[in-house]
Amino acid sequence: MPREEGESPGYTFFMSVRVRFAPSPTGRLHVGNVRTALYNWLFARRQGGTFVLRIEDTDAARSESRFEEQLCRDLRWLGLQWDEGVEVGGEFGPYRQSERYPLYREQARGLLQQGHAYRCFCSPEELERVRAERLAAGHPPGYAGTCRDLDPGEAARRVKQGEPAVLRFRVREGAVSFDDLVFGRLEFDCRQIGDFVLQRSDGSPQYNFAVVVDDLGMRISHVIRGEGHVSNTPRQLLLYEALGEPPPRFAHLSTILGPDGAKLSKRHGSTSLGEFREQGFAPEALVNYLALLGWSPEGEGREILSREELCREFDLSRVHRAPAVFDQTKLTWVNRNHLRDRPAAELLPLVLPALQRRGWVGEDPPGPVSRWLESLIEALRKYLESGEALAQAAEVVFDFRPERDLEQPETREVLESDGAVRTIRAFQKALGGQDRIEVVDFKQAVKTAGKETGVRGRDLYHPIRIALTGRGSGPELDRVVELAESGRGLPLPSPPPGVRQRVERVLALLP
RNA sequence: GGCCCCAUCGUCUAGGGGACUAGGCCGCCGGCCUCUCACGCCGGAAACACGGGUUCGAAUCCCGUUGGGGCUACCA
Repeated sequence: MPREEGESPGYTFFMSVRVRFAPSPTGRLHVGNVRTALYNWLFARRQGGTFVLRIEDTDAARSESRFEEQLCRDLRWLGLQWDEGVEVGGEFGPYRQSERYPLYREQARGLLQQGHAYRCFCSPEELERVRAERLAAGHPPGYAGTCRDLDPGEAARRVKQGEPAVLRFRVREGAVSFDDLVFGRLEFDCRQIGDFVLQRSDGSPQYNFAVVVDDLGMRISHVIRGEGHVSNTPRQLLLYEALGEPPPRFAHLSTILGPDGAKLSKRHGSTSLGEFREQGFAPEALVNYLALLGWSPEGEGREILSREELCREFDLSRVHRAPAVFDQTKLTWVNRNHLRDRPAAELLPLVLPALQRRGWVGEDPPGPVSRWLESLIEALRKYLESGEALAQAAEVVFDFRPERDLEQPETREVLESDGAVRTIRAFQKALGGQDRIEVVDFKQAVKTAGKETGVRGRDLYHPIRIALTGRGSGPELDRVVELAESGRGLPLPSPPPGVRQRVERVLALLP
């Protein structure tokens, strides 16, 4: 959806592009926030700008440092390294709001002195009562202005005496407008706004105030954030105005929805970045899919894009305004495309955790085991939608339990068909007595069994497949043989049985 | 309640008044391949929310309706 106002107005030629991602450390990184971070990062890379990571932890009750650490780890895992901010430093720090209180206090003092702000002594209960009244009368529920015209000297005296007070911003009359880089021109009537809080009674800064002081202090040129903030923008614009500073450009991003059209939340399944990492999704795939959720490159049929292509082409003017529905099925498809041509050795870290969770592989597998696992991945490649999906497909190798599988109706049906058991016996006999069964030996044995029983094609392979895996479907039998034989002597928690062992165990259960 | 935003196949989207018989990806359905499930390849069904304008001509511009979302805090 291209628009006239691009993101490169004249002044960017002499003013450098600086963007920021400013999460609150109150939980795991959510895909909606990840996309915001990604768009900021892509915009910075495309424009040759700086990507800043700032932590908004003014809500002391909900903020935890472990969430901050996790957040940084998640961002790095995704490959969204920040140029400036927490953990890496920079010349406009500190980058944690809890460490910037002196800065907020200084600006608050200035605003108070110039009359842009005033003390308010209203109690929360009083405020709540007035709000309910105004709402009932059909008025905007904003602050009624009770303390607006208190004498400043009198107010200062009450504060000195220890009376709790907040600092409120005196909203002017008229309207505020701005050109949003994705939504276009937006205008707000100041009567809708109401005098908002700058500083709480405990002295901590309120969100809108802290953001403006920080964005100014960090020389942010473009604020790219969630749509929920468009209604905060006029408040912030008013603050820039009072502070006598030019505001940055704004770009708001629509919300990400779940399949039912409601805002994406836990009940829709996986929503945190960590969950996708644990399921064995590649960071490149997440980046690719999330970039496409609300944005599209120029040209048709371009779905699989590398990080480099995205950096080269990302463009705020093509960002969609409507909310987008998160579709894990498509993410899976994108993931498969990114994994498809990757060497098995690179895939191992993605698959290994899922294998370990199932208890099939121990911690720190030794070299021979790793090499075998690589051949496993190679053999099961077609099932590689994610590390988790591949591990599930590996059941045919690790989870051989004929006692259980032979009870399945579909398996029984095959085994009860004419000549099935006879075919398996003939196959067992044809395997011969050598220690290790190679694929050629296996092929020969199938052939011999076929000749002996007169069975061919499906009727020949199907019983043998069941004898080897306990299941009616799975990867090519050659592959299964290869894996079972090469894996049987390996130092695994419970090494997979070899071909002969499998056939024996199945036959033992058969009449 | 008030204010703001949004609206193309089930989903993500292309679309800038005539190139639209509305294109592409995912998913779905069918076929091919094949010892099986899958992978892959080929084909198919599937949308401009509705009503009014403006115009020679509207998916595209305007107004309204409906539907969805956001905000309306001493949260961020």
